[in-house]
Amino acid sequence: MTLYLHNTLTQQKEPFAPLDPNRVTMYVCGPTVYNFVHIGNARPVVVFDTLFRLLNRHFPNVIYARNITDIDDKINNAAKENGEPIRVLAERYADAYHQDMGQLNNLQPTLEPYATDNIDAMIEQIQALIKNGHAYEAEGHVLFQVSTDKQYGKLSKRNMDDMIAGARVEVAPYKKEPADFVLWKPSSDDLPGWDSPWGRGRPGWHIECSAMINKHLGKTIDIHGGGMDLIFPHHENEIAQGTCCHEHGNEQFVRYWLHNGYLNIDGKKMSKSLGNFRTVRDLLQEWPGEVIRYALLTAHYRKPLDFSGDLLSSAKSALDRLYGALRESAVTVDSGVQHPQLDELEGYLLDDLNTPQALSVLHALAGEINKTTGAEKAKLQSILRKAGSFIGLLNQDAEAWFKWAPASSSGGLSDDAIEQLIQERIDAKKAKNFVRADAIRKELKDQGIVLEDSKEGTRWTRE
RNA sequence: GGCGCGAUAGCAAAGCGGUUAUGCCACGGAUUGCAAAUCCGUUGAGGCCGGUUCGACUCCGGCUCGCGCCUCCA
Repeated sequence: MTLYLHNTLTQQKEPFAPLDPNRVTMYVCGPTVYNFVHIGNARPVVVFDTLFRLLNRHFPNVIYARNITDIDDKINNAAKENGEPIRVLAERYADAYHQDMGQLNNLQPTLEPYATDNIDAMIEQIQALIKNGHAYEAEGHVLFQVSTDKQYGKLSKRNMDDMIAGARVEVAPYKKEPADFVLWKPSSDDLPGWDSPWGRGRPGWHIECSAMINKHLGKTIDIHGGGMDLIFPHHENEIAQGTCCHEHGNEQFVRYWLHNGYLNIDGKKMSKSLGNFRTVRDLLQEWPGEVIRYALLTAHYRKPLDFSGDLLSSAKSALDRLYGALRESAVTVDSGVQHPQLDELEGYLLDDLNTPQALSVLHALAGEINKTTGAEKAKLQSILRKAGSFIGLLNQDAEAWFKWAPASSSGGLSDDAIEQLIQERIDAKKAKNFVRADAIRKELKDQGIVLEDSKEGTRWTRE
């Protein structure tokens, strides 16, 4: 089976084959750690985590790198406001990021380079760009001269003239040409800075990714991912830096460019600048992380996804159905099990990560599980567990899932109190005191606890 | 102005030139002391106008509406 991926460069689905069949390289733009990430930031993480899982199933050695941007003017500003060192602030939000992404069942990438650990690589790349005639120094800045790169614009499909005509930014006086962008900028004494051939300063935004890719993954990588809003200018500039820094300037920098669509609120892009965002951290107070992940996977990754409370609540209901089929099943994934529907599911994922269709296979399996019993049921349950693991879902105990309580409802009934009432109800039922039994059912229902009687006894779930 | 994306049932969201997507919700039935869960079933679709075709939600053209990038942004 062949993996097909939509490549932004060609705007087509292409069969994927790594440059080196024994080593797949993937780089995804990570967060700038100056704040809690919002749910829109989580989309690419979940999308590329799903791709990482898929690649791991098909290739022996997948190197997945996702950076942490821990030097940036937004960080500087936030640290100044808080009156704390940037490193402290950056570390705090990097930790929070790891926690939040872990809650969404994202695997840790193979490598997680920090910008501040790679300043030397950036300086080296900038020096190479100057040497090759693609960059120049001006007033303590180093700028990339866009006109020297004949392929500039090939990713975002725009040409220089249009860009200059539509430019809405004031052109800095030290720029030779309006489209030139900063590789290095000077730092005043109160700002973080590093010694460089051009004086004490700090890197521009785009250089870290191309420098770290070169250093940690190589001259040419297979896959580079990120949100669509990074296509221009960030990724376009990365291509310019990552190719022009080499002698011939014609090596391919990235072979497959992948971009996920936006997460919208009321039809409009969620973004920090618009202020219409919800942080993952806040959402995790109200919903299990798995619900958030499921919600993000309900739409194809290149399509816009409108985010809402309804989306989460139907994701929750859908997961209830899946976990309902997994009651009394082992949590472990048996990697040896095989089933035609696993192949079907894999086929959908191999087709440019069609997660909505992949989810439909999980539901088909759940339906079959609910119709069978005994060994056949147990087998299908292990198939469903494995299917879930393909996309990072269904990795917890079913009873734990149904008993999950939001952190925001700390005043609710404890598990013990619930069990006690259930016992009281069982006694009442034995005594044929159905009035009392129903009163207890109602009392619990009012607190969001639903009881289910079955041959095996009574179990409960939180709504 | 340049470049790009989208429009599917109450909601969300896929595939597909002719045959049930799927999930949530709603309704009916089975089951249940009552419920819940589950199963069975039902309703309901493809922005508008043309074209191609034996046949189009699916291909082509136009229109309308919505959105995005061109500035920090996933």
